[in-house]
Amino acid sequence: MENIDYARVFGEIADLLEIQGANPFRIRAYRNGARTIETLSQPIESLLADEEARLEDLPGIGKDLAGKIRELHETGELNFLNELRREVPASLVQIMHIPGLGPKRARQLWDGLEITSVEELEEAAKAGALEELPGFGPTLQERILKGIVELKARAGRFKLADADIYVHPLLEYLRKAGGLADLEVAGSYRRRCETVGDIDILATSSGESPLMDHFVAYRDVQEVLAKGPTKSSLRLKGGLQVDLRLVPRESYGAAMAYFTGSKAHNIVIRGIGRERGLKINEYGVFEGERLVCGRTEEEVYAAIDLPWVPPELREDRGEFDAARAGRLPESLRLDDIRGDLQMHTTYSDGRQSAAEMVEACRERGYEYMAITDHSPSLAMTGIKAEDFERQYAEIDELQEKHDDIRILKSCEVDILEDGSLDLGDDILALMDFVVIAVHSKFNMSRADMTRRITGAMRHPKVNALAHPTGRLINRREPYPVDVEELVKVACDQGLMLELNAQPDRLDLRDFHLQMAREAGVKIVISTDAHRAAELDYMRYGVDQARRGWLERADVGNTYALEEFLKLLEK
DNA sequence: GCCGTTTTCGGCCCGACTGTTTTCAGTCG
Repeated sequence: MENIDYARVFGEIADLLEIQGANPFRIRAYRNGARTIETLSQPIESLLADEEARLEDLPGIGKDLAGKIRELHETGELNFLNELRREVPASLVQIMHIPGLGPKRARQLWDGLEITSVEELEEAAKAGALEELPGFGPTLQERILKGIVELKARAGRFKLADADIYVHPLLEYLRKAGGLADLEVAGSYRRRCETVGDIDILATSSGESPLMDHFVAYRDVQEVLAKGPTKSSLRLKGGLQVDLRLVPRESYGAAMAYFTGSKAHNIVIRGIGRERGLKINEYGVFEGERLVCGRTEEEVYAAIDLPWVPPELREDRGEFDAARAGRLPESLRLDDIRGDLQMHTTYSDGRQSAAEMVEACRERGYEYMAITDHSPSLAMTGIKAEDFERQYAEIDELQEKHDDIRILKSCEVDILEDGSLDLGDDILALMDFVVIAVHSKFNMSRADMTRRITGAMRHPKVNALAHPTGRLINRREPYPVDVEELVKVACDQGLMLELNAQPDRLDLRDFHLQMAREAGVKIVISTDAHRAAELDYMRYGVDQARRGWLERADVGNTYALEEFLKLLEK
């Protein structure tokens, strides 16, 4: 079982307990446990195998949860969960995913109308049967019907880059409202999470502002979900929900901290405040009734003797210890990046020529780049074996013309089913930089896939492993692979692991990056651009790297050309 | 259910908005 499987079990237990009306703190304990496991930088399985390691040392995992983890590990199931499922229909959990319905109303639907599934709920709502229940009016019934339609239509959360498409024009529009002092996005968007559930925008005004009226009059509004003087919510036509809050100027920092989250980070902040007799909320830091500070985030952190924490690190994944010790990572910046090491041209499935890609990289001020067309085994897509000579001659010509950028001869070499490479040593010998990746046969066992990839990694010519888990956000799960083992082999072989910056890949994930950093494995952030404009995906890679605690020295393509080339020596 | 340099018991973040009802419970973040 993967960490995520353990986390899902605890999440389901929490949901079912919630419907039962169990002690809220007991429910939270399961959610905390799920979160700890999900974001662990190593597999639970390896902890279980380690004599030294104690599950109980993990935050939020006590004797009970540790016991349940062991039971799951040993038997593949959990008695407690099976019992719960006998008591509460598991399909009720789906009902809670409909906006407006929580555990209490789910329970009401079950008790009052024997509704246990979304389908039954839809039927009952269409028949107007929900109004029989106390607290269920016609508005709520309508909302539920709409929610069901949306639940079916909307597959998961918005990718960060997709959200960006909506956020920039909206901000531009909101700035025209007049009377505004500040306007910024908070929430998971500001933390640069790979996906966002909604957009939280924060504003302050210097006096009367027509902001809320202006907001709900936006051209792309599909539905106004709520409108008040300090908080309004709407859904945009693309389906993205946007919350806007107006706070007093003196509370801006406190509100920014509060609405940036994460929730887990905020709970710790408030806890530290409470220890010092301070109440910290979205309006400021208070001593009794007296406002101590709150104008800036720095003030809020300073009130509890911490340095300002970059939003990308606010996940309660060690940032508090690091902050106290003065060891917060120095966040990577986009302009630290000196080269892009995965991109495609018309030789394979790219849309633009090598000359155009070189020009685009020069425009971005890069010192070096690698042209990495797919290898021949990708039928219809890969570069033809006989074309290597021609492409590399073309690169030589381009190199002649430009002395301000080094063009590395390369290839994204396919890892075949048996772990061998798609190209022979004669062609590999022509390359300055060799990237390998899996593109087919995803349905192998975890052990076989890990063996396949690590086998390829051991080839002496290989420099980097691209998109190591193969996942596509919201579309495809990662293929089963032991990332910890990949990190280990990368370390042994002096290989770099790629952080693929395509917005639907972002592969490796943030906690994998932390794992690699701790092992001393260098990461290379590459856009995998298939056209020049996609070179700008680099910013999403840098965002993800920041979430993974990477500093400049951890990232291969922040090194100057000569140092970078030295990293390739084995 | 977890946690602990005030505690092994008694805490555990808390305010805004909605729909419903008539003073507030439920949901959400």
